[in-house]
Amino acid sequence: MNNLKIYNTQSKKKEPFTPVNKGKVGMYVCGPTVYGNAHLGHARPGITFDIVYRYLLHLGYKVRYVRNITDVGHLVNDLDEGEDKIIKKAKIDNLEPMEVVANYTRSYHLDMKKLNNLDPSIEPTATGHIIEQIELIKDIISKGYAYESNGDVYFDVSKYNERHNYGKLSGRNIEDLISNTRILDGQSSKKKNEDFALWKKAKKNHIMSWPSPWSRGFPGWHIECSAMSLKYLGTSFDIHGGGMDLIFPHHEAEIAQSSISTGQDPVKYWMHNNMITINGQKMGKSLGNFITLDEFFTGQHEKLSKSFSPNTIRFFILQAHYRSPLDFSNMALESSEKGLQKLLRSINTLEKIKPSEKNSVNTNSYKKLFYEAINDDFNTPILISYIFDVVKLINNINTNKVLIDKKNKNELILLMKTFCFDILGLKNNKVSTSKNEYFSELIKILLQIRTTAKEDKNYTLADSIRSKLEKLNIVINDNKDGTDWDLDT
RNA sequence: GGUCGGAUGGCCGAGUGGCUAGGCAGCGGUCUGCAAAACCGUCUACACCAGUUCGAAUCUGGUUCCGACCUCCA
Repeated sequence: MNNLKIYNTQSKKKEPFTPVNKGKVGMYVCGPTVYGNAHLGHARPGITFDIVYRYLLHLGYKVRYVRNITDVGHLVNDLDEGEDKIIKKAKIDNLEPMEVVANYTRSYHLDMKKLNNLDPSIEPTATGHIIEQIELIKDIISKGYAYESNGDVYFDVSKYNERHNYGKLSGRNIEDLISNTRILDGQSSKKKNEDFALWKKAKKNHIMSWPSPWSRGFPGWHIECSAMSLKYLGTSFDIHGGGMDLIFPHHEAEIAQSSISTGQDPVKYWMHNNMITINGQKMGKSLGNFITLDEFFTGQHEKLSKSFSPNTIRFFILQAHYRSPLDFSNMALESSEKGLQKLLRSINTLEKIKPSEKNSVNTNSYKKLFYEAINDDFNTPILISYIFDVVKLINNINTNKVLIDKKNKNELILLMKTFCFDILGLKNNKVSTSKNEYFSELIKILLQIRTTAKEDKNYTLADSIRSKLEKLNIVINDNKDGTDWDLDT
């Protein structure tokens, strides 16, 4: 069953997955910088690595999933005189920096929860690991791969490259980096442009700063992930994930830092999700073309034709492979919404089907296809296409075109629920309400009244009940055996 | 400028040397008091130009266009 293959950014190939330690998986994913509300782009790694996490759990691995919260803030740009983006935001909002951090961390958690992402095992913050970061920087200095300069500390990239390969993840070579790195203005204390900061001295008015052997300041952006992954996952762990935009320089720098400190290549499988685009262009904070998740959920954005549920957003993202770009549009989202409803409805239909003595359904053949799809580098769009084959099958059973026996019916229910709910993490609309007997009984009474009205050919009353229920998102369908109802959201 | 990746039908998106991807939308039917749902049928593809091959949307070369990264970004 476990023939999982994962595409490794470093080798540019799909590789069979075998964990460093048998039966256990360590996974680190780069989380958000909490200085704004999460947008659609943030949903993608959240969901992508939630699928990885869910599937590894499904396969029976003991998984430690670490996702950091970057709450130190980092330089907005080089012209910004060392002011970091959390502080910048704090000034705008007239809040304490940690108030900004707390606020957006909470809102990020809420959005991830709504999208039905499982909580990571550990969610460490950069500010909570300043000591670990300082210790790691000290270690790198002691090994001769970093230097202090005017209170800043920089990683010596060219020295590292003498014995290691700086660029092995991103496919860059150091000569290009040296000639192409943008030349900073004269204020930088870097010796070489390709070097990157491990520690930055804070300006006087810089509120978020900590004492260190070199200056009162704050850690460089890349060091937190090295420090925290080392602490919680050890010197060599299985999966490191994040957005494609982090490959260079962030992850390249991380490999360099960790390799110097531990003497080991830190990560076995590097996984990167592609971007979500809007009109073909990357949705990003800095471009200002983003739509926040909350705006999707409420429909409060000029570019949105309506609101979209977290379940729809999740399904939309899963209908594209995580390594492909995904283009946002209202039409694409609406078609995902309709497809999802069809899918969820069919699972409810399947549960109600009366099995027959005869059977012409081969559940195992679908099971095989489902596993093949997910094992192939988490190919959720292919998996979903197979799921829709089963949806069609279910509807054919329902209209007596195909027969299913009790054994296959139960197996098919289990298969669909396992893949749709446990692995893909979709939510069944009906769960919360159909379990509510009181609510169901009320609906039944209304439908009985409507049936009587229909028998009396009082269609005005019958249609009025139907349309009023529809306004409450309760959709009813007449069929040969009576009337079904569904809660659509 | 450098590095890397794309270009698939009305839209979103898989895939791959020969076998229907799938979803949504459209059109024509069946069913229905009317709807809805469902079912059946149906239409529109692989940027362009060469080449390899029995056969290419899939491989090779070139052209055009687009994107990502090189600076904070998921």
